[in-house]
Amino acid sequence: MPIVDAVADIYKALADGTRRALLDELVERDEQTLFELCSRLALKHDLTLTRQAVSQHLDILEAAGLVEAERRGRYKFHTIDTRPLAEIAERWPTRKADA
Amino acid sequence: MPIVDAVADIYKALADGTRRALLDELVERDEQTLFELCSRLALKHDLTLTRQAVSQHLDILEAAGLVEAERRGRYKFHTIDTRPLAEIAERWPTRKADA
DNA sequence: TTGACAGGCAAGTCGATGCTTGCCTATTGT
DNA sequence: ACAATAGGCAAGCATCGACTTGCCTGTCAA
Repeated sequence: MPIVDAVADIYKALADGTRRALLDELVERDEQTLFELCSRLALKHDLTLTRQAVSQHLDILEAAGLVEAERRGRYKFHTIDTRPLAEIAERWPTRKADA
Repeated sequence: MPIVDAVADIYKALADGTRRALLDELVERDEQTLFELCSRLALKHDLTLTRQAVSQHLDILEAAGLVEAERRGRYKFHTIDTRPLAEIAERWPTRKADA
């Protein structure tokens, strides 16, 4: 996958509110499973999605390089990687509209 | 418009490659008109869109607070405002996946 | 071994979104 | 005044994206 597409994936990944909520949860605690993240979305964010929907979101986050997943036995643990986000801040240097 | 929705608009605005290219152009030079931006997209980014399409993108960027527009006579000048982007970097503090 | 649990795959639905087309308004210069 | 220029509005289309439903695979414990 070309770099350009990978970068585009980061922005698309952040475009969805549910995925941003997932990143919020993963920043609070690493190594969470799909079921853990499902229940946390429901409890703390009032997002009642099916397990598959959350799984698809995690796939997108993983493709964008924002989440790493590791399977251990029956469980799959998800961890956030915030490094790709630095590119966003650096792309458009600070420039204020007025003054 | 609630703050939450405004923040969501920032991410949605960045999700489109054409809009990111527009921000790239505006970071290089402020106070550009719709026609200027159209030709620059075509020349430098190989994006041949109609004037209306670019105008719609600028509307979205403006709604997200990333672009300010000022009408002077026959022309409308567009200026980038990078301040909303700071929120993105601050939302998910640095946390590396390994080590 | 077998049932329960964690997760994966794939198709289908439906609303959101990017873009075009056609026409209209406003400002400027001759 | 009127033609040319810069921009705006709105409807229509076609693709994309989020979500669900139904079923399958793999792992662990009793």
